Amino acid sequence: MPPKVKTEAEKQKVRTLIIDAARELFVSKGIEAVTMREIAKGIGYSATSIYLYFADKETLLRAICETDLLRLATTLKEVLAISDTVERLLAVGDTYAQFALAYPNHYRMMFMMPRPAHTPESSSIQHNDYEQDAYYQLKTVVNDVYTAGKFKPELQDPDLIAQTIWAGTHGVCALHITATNDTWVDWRDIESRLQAMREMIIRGMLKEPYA
Amino acid sequence: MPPKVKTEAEKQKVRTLIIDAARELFVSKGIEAVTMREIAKGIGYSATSIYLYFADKETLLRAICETDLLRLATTLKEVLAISDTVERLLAVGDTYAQFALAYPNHYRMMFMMPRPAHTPESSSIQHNDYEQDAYYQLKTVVNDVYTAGKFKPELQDPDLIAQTIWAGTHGVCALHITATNDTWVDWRDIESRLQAMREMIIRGMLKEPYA
DNA sequence: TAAATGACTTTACAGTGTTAAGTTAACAGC
DNA sequence: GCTGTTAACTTAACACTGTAAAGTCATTTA
Repeated sequence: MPPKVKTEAEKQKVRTLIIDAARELFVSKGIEAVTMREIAKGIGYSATSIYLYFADKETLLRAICETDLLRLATTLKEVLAISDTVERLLAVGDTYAQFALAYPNHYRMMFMMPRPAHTPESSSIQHNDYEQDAYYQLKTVVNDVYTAGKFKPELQDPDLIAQTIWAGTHGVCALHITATNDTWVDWRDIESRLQAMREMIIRGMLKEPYA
Repeated sequence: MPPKVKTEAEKQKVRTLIIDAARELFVSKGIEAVTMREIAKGIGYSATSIYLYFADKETLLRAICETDLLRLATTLKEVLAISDTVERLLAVGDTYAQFALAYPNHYRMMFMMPRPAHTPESSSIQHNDYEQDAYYQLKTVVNDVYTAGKFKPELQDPDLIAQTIWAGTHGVCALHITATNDTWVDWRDIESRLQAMREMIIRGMLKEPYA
């Protein structure tokens, strides 16, 4: 019994209802538990109704990514209030890692699965927006440290520096998520590994007083 | 028409036939193209026959991983002949990265997808075997550098050092595989990023003459 | 009051991994 | 040399999946 004509706001409400149901599912039971039928069951709709709000499953998944990418950016924004540039940079890394470990399924979906090219027009997040774009935030902080002259003189490309710091932090988190329950390797605990990476970044990139 | 009674050797031959067909498929068309029916078509068997040789798809995929993990270890073994310890360590990283970029699908399956705990008994690769265990190879090289006293004095845990180097290299490769066709980030090219990571490792971990 | 439309459901399809039930050729024992 | 038995394989079938097409109404519009 469809009570008809939904306003744009009501539609948006259903959209987020679907997104939340999907997120809940795959946070608690992993990504393979996310089926259209299961999502629909969670909100009392039929599976095919979801297609009235999202083109396909991939689009829905990407919508979740975007929502949570925004959430990450919001969390990072608080950290950006720290006055000391170097501390600010390190705090960004810590917060990022904290996010990855707290929401491993999210993190996996956002940064460990190849998705068909997050192009600007397909996304609702503003590129190069300090409020919304997490990479731009990192890049800005790196730039602050750079203009403060705290990086080693050999390092002259802030983008490359940012990408290297990201890669290092991502590497620790990503390996943790995929391989840490593997008995093959005698893993040090995750805090130690994160700290070791942070120290390598400090010693490898910053000028002496910090090393 | 089954010409009957296969020797163990013949069975092994079919096993590798299946593995090779599966690998071929997902190297050329990506992992989602690997279906039991498609594999079977490639070798002229029916899909269900594969189950006579592998318990399920997951087991088959893992068998591919193992084969190629061994291949990686074999490649690394050549590098281990380099006499200078530090050069040897760096060469291990380079070779590892080269492998990741040459076979991104393999790499993804091996190191970027969470598999149910590669336990020793489920694996045919010898743990802590210099010939077969890639992590052990890295760890050994790190240990060589460590006992040669070339790491910074603050670094006292070879396992932690190895895991950090691995994480850094993995981070660059993994981000490259998942996010590099994303226009969001103004990516530096992959060689630059790998070199930047190598330099961060050198400056962040080794004693001064190298920094 | 009749037609059109928006929101939703039911049905259906092609594809997946996997199991159960055949099928058939080669062997073992008499 | 015939007759089970068995190993190797295939076909049929099941329970899923994502998704397209068609159907069902209550509400709006004319």
